[in-house]
Amino acid sequence: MVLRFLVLGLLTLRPMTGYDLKRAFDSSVRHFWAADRSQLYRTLAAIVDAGLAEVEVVPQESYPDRKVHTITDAGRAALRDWLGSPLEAEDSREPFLGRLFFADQVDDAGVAALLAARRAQAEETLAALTAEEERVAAVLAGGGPDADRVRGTRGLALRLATLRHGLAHARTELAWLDETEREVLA
Amino acid sequence: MVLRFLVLGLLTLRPMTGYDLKRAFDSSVRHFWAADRSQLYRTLAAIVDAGLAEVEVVPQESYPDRKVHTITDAGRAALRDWLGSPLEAEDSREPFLGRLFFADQVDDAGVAALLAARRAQAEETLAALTAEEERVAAVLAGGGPDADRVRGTRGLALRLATLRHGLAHARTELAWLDETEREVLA
DNA sequence: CGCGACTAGGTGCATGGTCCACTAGTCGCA
DNA sequence: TGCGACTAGTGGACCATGCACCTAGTCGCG
Repeated sequence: MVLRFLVLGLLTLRPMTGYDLKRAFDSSVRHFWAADRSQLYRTLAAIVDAGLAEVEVVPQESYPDRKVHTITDAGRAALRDWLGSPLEAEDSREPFLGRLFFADQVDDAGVAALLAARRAQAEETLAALTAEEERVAAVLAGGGPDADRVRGTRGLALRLATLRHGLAHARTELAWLDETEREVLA
Repeated sequence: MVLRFLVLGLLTLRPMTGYDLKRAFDSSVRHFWAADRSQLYRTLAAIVDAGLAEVEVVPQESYPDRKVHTITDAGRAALRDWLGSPLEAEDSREPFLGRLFFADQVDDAGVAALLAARRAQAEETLAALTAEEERVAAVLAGGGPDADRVRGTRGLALRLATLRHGLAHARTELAWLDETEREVLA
């Protein structure tokens, strides 16, 4: 369900092919939602079936035809409806906590390795989000040739807010790791 | 995949029926993983098929037979293997951030409602985790008739660590909401 | 006496998501 | 000359999840 609306949201920025969409997806919403190509192509097809977007086939020499998807008024209405609907309950699924919970089955070195792996993950996402934040901040300040500069200041502020969300949680994760290492690796 | 090992982990505490498992699950790992009854029964069956647990049917008068599942040595080995295997990458899926990202499609009141709904969610999880933390702390101190007191002090420390994880992130979420409301609802 | 909750164990189906491979041509690098 | 990466779109298998439904007896409340 959610993926449908994320795709609709991206189509409000500009018309896209499945291929375009994949790149736009990965460079914007990827930090809070993941999807592979086949899923995006299928979702686009479903959106067209539902009349929320229209396709125009643009032939190309020496490359496959481009199927350019443009959002319809019905699509924009569906997106706004979703934005106004009650927020779905989140059921978090964290494999890492699952491991930690049962980590008394392995020795101290095993627990230490688990926490270290988690720390590496958290540091990686912190770095990735910091880089993306700088990119977005640059667009806000200068306005380079970024395809997403179509969005207004308010849109950018919201985008920054989702990035700050990830950053705040990554930092919390690292702080929690510090505390947990002190406590369980006595 | 992960669910398989969570179930194996719970079976290390004591032998269980599907019904027992559901209650143990909900009162321990539920805050970082969700599963319904049908899933747990199916997972138990798969575990038995793989030789990681054995079933003993215990007839009862006036109630359906109990199918008591006991973990095997192979099961314990599989669990330890998983705990030692490389940590899976987490692909977070947060519908809320998806909405926020595209919230420039609705007016300020809509954005405010979205943030308020999220705040309510975060406060709810904070309250739930606080309550559970107190319960676990009581077990650690006194040791009432809790079925999970089978686990040693180290097990309880790890369990508390997963709870503190949730608490830390819930507090971060509230702080982020404060900041975000200030910034986007100017 | 009926209703709902609890104990106990499931089945079936639809949707959603992941993985892998395939077609098919272009371009650049070594 | 071959290898890999890029552009563009598809097909199929499989796994996981969620929801509804079913059997069937017990017990307590009103």
